[in-house]
Amino acid sequence: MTDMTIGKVADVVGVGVETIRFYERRKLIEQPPRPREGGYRIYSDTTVKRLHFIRRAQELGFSLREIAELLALRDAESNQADASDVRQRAMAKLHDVDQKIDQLRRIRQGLAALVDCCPGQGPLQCCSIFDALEQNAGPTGGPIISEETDMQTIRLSIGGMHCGGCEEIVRHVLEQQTGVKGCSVSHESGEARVAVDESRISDEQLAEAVRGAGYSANIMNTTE
Amino acid sequence: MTDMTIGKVADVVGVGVETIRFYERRKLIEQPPRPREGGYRIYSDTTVKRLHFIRRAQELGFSLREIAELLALRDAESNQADASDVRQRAMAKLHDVDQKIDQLRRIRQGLAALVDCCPGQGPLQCCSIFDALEQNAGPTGGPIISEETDMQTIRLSIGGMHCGGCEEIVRHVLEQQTGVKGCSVSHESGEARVAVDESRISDEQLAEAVRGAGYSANIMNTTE
DNA sequence: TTAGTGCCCGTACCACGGTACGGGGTCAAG
DNA sequence: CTTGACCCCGTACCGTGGTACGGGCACTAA
Repeated sequence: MTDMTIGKVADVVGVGVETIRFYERRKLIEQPPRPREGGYRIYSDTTVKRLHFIRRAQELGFSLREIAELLALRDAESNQADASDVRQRAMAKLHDVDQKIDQLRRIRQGLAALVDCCPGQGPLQCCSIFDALEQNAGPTGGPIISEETDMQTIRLSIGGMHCGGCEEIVRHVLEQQTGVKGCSVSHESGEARVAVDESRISDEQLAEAVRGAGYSANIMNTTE
Repeated sequence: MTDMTIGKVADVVGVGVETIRFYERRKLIEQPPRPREGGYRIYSDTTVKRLHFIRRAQELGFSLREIAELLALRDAESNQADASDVRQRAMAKLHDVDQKIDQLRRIRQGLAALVDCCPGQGPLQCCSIFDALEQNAGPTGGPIISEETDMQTIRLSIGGMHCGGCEEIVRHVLEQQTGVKGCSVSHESGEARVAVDESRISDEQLAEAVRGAGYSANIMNTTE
């Protein structure tokens, strides 16, 4: 039974005393009864095991909430809960982890590309990293994080704009279209970025509207 | 210049209005002056670019704090800051990302091993996942997260313990050793886990102490 | 001119996983 | 029998990245 006080348990498991109390508040482990007439609480080996379980599961990427569920599953032993349930959760987590790895790999590619194309010396104005990051679709070849909203950003390549006035005209034309929530136009880059609800207007319709104002327009890509 | 109010900017960039205000409070972007006698604030294209920069950098795994630093670097243009500084940060981040990927891969292995060895049906008592997680060094072959403290957990395989009394004796012996902060002993599993400051005692010394009490002892592995 | 959006601003709140503090009580070694 | 380390308990706070709310103006299309 190896009776221990909270500090010993913390040392053995490798967490702080406060962390154990925190887990108690979160109902991940139960607080041992205090001996009557005061004194220190005695922690059993079962609790130590439970703590090891929590730490290992955390290392495997389970959140405290998920761990609580796993533990509850076990505590309700001899119920209908069986091993397939646990296995399912582990597999779901495996899938999560795979997705995270994929995402990080994409991030890695983006970063590597940035590092590669940066001269690594000279004034900041020559640093291509800043330039790359200012584009709304950057070197990774698309957005890494997708939004769950209906809003999309459509990029148009526009020819024939020579000044701020042209910008103004194009902007006005775009903003008059159904489903357009906003846009930014630059005659320097020859681009427009349009925030739009794609269920209400297509990118081709947008391009057509711009052409109707006397400019050329091509769809560059879609953020979705 | 494409003047926009905050809502348009939010739509174009793909964030919420509140988020933009939040970035203003965090000094990531500056709040445009409000026209005298009230009215709406007008956001410039520069701010929109800055927001795109923030989003992209976030997608690449930079925290808001780091992004603020990058932006400050750029704002202090024509100072001694140059492209190599930015490149360094990108490379450091690349390294971070590599480490995260490695860690996730180890997590993945652990999870996969867990899933493999679980029968996937039958009562919970047969589920090997729980058993595996209760060990303090699990199926991944070592701790995934290392602590920065001096404390280590040493596992000893102990032979000759037949009852709780034996546990008691072994525990007492171990706790008397220099540098030992706590331990848990089980005669069922024939194991002891000892929390110890390794700079003050070696695992072999611990094993020797147990042998001196009349039991056999072997070092199982070390958490460091 | 009036209804309906949208902006302004301050403040409070969310999840997450802890950490810190303060005023006590308890325990064991010297 | 004192001293120092440890425990108890409640409560407050940390950093991260936002979200929500509510009262009051501003703007615009019908």
